Amino acid sequence: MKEKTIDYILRSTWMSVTKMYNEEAGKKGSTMATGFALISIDPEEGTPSTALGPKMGMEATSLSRTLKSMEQKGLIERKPNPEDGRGVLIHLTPYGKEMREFSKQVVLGFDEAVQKNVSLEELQTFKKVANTITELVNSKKIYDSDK
Amino acid sequence: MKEKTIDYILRSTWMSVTKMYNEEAGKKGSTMATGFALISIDPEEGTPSTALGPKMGMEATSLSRTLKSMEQKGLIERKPNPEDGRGVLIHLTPYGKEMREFSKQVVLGFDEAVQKNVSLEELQTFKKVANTITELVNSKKIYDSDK
DNA sequence: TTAATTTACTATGCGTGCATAATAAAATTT
DNA sequence: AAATTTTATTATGCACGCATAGTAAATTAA
Repeated sequence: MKEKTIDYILRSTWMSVTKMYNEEAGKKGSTMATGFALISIDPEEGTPSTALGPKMGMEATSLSRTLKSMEQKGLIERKPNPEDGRGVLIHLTPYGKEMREFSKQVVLGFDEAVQKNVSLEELQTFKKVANTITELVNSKKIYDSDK
Repeated sequence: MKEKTIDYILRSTWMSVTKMYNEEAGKKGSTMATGFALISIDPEEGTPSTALGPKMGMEATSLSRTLKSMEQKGLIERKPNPEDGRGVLIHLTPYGKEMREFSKQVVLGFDEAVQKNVSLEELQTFKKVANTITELVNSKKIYDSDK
């Protein structure tokens, strides 16, 4: 049988993880992206939303929408940032803190399961290759139909 | 600095590739998923859509929507399957065949670029780890908040 | 200080993933 | 053969990625 392409492997692997994360989050009425955001928010003090995007690899526009739904679900509160009239400070509600712990367990549980089944060397190689791919793509040293 | 989690690496890598694929496809008014579908369709004879989903790792419901938009763009035609009254046979139009070649080049170009920058051993390890992750997740031998 | 630019959002639209539900045509049971 | 179950496909809704566009506040340039 034909070798699967690299993109196919990457895509199907990530889709599997996505599905699992959404199923876990779904048990508590949450979602994967909400879980990622919860983990990135400091549970003790207000987090400027400008800090969140880069930390979790989400663009401001996607983050804004996620935060809106999180606020509607009572997970966070958005308060004005006294140091920057444009900005917002994100505060976790008690419910948000509770869900944050749950989300952390799901992510850590996944990481641990992988580490139990893959050697350290293999994992390092995996991360290195993933990094190389990201850099290749971002640096445009990759197929470009404009040549 | 803290180690990035495995899910973060997987996600950001796939998102980079996704963005690049969509940019390339966008230059010709197409999309990533459309490109994947085009590549999976036999350019010579009608392809039953039941064969497409598994081949490209897309669920029937997502595929149906993609095929609908592809038909509207004139890339394919959906004809009844004479051997199965429920099914559909997908035929590429001349324009679809042309776009299929373009899509193949993008995917192959990506694969080649990665192979030029990563050793065979590293790539094999990468695929192995990706596979392990997929199997772990699919077999539920992974964190499950229901224990 | 005023004008121009940059930055931090927010809203909205599209593509594509999943889930659910509906329909019609097999295939299987009885 | 008739009834039941399964399968193929579509429609629809939600989540969330990106892109684009708009607004208000901050920063920088003149």
